[in-house]
Amino acid sequence: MSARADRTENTVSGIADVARAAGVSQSTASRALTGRGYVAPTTRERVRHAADTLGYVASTNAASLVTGRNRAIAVVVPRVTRWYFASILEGAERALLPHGYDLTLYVAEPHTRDRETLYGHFLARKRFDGLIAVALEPDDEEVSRLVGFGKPTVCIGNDLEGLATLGIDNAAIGWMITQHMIELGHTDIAFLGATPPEEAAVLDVEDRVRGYRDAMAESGLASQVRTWAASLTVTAGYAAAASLLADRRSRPSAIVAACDEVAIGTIIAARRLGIAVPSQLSVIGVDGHDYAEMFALTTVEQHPQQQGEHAALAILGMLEGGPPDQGRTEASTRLVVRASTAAFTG
Amino acid sequence: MSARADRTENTVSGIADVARAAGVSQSTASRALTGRGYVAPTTRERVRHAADTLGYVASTNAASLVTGRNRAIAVVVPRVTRWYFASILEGAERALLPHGYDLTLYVAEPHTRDRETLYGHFLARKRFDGLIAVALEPDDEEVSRLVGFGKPTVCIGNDLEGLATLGIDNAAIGWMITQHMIELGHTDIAFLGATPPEEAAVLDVEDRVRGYRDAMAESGLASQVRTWAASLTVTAGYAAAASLLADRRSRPSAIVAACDEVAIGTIIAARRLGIAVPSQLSVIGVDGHDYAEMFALTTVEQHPQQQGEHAALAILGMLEGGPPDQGRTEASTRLVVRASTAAFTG
DNA sequence: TCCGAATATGGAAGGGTTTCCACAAGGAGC
DNA sequence: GCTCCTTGTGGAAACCCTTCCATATTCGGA
Repeated sequence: MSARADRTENTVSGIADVARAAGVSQSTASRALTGRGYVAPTTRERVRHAADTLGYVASTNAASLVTGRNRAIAVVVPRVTRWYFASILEGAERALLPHGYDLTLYVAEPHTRDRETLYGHFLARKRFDGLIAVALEPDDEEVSRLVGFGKPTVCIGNDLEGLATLGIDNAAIGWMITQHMIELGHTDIAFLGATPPEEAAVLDVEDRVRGYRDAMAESGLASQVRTWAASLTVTAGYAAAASLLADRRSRPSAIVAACDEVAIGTIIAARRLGIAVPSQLSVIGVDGHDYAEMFALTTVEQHPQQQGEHAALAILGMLEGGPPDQGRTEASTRLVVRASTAAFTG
Repeated sequence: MSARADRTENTVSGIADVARAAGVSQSTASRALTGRGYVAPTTRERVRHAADTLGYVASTNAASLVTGRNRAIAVVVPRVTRWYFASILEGAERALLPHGYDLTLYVAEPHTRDRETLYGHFLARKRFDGLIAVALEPDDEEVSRLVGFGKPTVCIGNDLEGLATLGIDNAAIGWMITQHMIELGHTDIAFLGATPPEEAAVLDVEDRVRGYRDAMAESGLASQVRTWAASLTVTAGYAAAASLLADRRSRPSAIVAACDEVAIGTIIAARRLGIAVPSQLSVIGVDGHDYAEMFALTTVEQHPQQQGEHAALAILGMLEGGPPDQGRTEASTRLVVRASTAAFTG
């Protein structure tokens, strides 16, 4: 594109060099390049040209030091290898890139030593202008620390007191997908994907379980409530489903999965066991996973990529001086009925 | 843990405050906290205590301005939602966290506008001390730009002139997995997952195709060579396999997949079409995907998480003053034979 | 014609660290 | 007893930018 810096110079040029080359003062050069304050159009052009010619790039450190802005957003996720988190990340990145903001990634499961390091060391450096915290567990100290940073923060997933949150109503969705099964005539409906005892509770899941219980109770099926534990992965769902479905007599006719990964694992397990989906077993999930269509999975889509994008834009908005945006934003969801659920047939 | 800053003070304390509180000069305080230079043990302790009490955290911007170090590693990936990339990311993060380095994430497909922005704007700011570039396509300009940053750089995936690279020998692996099929007696072996015409070539895949062709030719099967296009996802593999396998007469007896996602898509498609794996169709992949075991997939594991970790540690090593580490490092791989491949039976 | 506001520019003060340099004191080696 | 090296500390420069303040010019309106 434009002329590159002369690589033969071993000294990187600073704004003083640009100013000299353009025949203006340092302050004018700065104004011309940052776009703040009055600068004559011709001067601005001259400075820009000089900067281009010299290959000048402002030192973000120096700039940040005086402006207090870092042009970076921190994103905290428990993991990256789950589709949901990866999608949020992609969405956030997509929103940040055109605005010139870096995305600083922190990966740490809640309630771990890494998490502690994260707060005590990384976030304490405050090298970010805003923060997106995904799937935060409601730990009072954690929240007060986040608030203490005094930076625009958006949580995706759980609803936390005092922080702006973006997410779905998990209890309502747990209720909805259970109700879907009930309306299809199922009564023997198991919930698969409750938090295993050795893992820390995931609030999203707990809420979905609650919705499941409520729906069952409302239809007089409280006694049929059965929850099976599984981590939120395809492989864990597969293993759990395999054991749940192994005994023909105790086999449920419908499975409400904690998320699509678990639902997909369930479908794979069912196929392997020779159990036809949906004629012998109905399966429903939550998320709108990339693979859902391939498995003809009935699910509630929640577009995590859009959520990531939305959260990032919300933060950028606050940084531009918008209102603090406390409170909760409901992300859009949509029940997509495919061929993994069908009416109960004796 | 230690005493927190008194939140009632609205002024964030600087090193001058710490020095005053500890009764030493600023320079001594700095030396005590950074660990560089001579400081009496008792003095160091006093300064540390003062810093702790005041909740002092050094401004990274100011520090970076003078040291030229940013304590951040940039990672460039084409996407996050593929298991391979996500795993690398997790591995890199795991290595960086205990060393106090930030991981700045950039997501941009090669040969896109975003990629251009990435180089022209983000990386040009040089806010990173080292760079991990994943699945870089061998574009001369891109390479020279990377080199031009003058920062320790490690490429994961492709072998690029003049840059340290970490990866596997894709041609050899393409050859190996094809040979595995040949040794099982297969002759009608198709390669699934070649780059679709509308997409930019992925060098990794091209190399695997080459290995496939070579192995076929060496066994006198050159005339049987068949490559089918598919993006490197489960869904794309599924769709491509569905069309490849649809016609009973032209159906191959073995499929060499470009990666595990494609292989898994193939297995799912085969099941749906009622084609038994491996008795009627053998399938092999590359990667060692999390789901491989569940699908009993024969594959060549390549441990991307370890690669990410390794790349990060290599960069940290260079930053500590180690040798520049040009050249190529071969990542470990292992052929894992499971039940998706079997001897050809008429 | 005069005055205030808007435009345009330069000088210099920060911003918060690290590090260079100078200096002092104590111990080892002769 | 003298020198040299190691240890310990403080003062001040340097890092590179943005912005405040002051000054100069131009322009529109009364």
